[in-house]
Amino acid sequence: MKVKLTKNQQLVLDALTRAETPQTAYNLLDELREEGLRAPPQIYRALDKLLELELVHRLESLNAFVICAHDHHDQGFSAFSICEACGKVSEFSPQEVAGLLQGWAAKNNFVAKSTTIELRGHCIRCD
Amino acid sequence: MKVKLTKNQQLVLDALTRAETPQTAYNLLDELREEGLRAPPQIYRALDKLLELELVHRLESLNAFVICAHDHHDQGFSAFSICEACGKVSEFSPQEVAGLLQGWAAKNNFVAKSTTIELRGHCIRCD
DNA sequence: ACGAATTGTGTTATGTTATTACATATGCTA
DNA sequence: TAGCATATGTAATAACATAACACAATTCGT
Repeated sequence: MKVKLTKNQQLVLDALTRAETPQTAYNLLDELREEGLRAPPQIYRALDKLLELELVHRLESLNAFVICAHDHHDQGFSAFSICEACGKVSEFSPQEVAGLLQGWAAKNNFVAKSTTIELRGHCIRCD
Repeated sequence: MKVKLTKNQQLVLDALTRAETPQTAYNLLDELREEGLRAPPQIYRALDKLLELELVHRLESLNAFVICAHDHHDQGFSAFSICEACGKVSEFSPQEVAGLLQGWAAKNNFVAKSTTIELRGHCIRCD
């Protein structure tokens, strides 16, 4: 399951690893211009691959991307809290929530391929 | 709590009521051109108001809008399943999920102002 | 009924996010 | 080493969203 990343993929992954907060594709493009990246598709293509490998996550409510925080992979399920003041994101893996949503889906004849859970609000430091 | 909608707000609400599937702002603009709407701000302003009144919901993973399905208002919490084949959306209100997420937030010193839950997948008819 | 304040409208322009299309390059594998 | 799949670079464009400004309609207090 080990995969060797290409140069652009590694550049984008590193940029997201350095970032304290979610980055948009255009943030990343600006950040990586000096590394030779010039156009949006270079960023989006790298992001697509990293998303597929689940090394990064997309935050739908921000149109932005974050590095995957930990080894939730087995659980295939992440939720995020997003502080609207400082921008910091926490990733967590609420198994019971997954179960409940799965239960709803089963009852309602829906097959979920992916689930987005994002809490917007304030962390304690920003209250 | 009864509010009289303005002409543009009513036009947008009606268009979303007629729609079987989520509509983007530009879909709505096209739909409502013959009613005299010409520019994006007219749509977005109406949508902002309707969102504030919770008569419509925004689907973050689609950048699109749906009519609010029922009286979840008291519960202040909605989740959505989105069929990627037919586009149909179901809205539901998983109270226990709300409780679990609230519990996580409390433990982690996070104050959630709003929560997005969206399941992407296939409904039974599209399997 | 009046004027002030608030809310909504119409419009142009622009900002932001994402994709299409196509030509070239790189690396794997038979 | 030829062929194929994957990745790259680039320009152009599509799709989603907001800023700014002038004016109109509505609401509210007196």
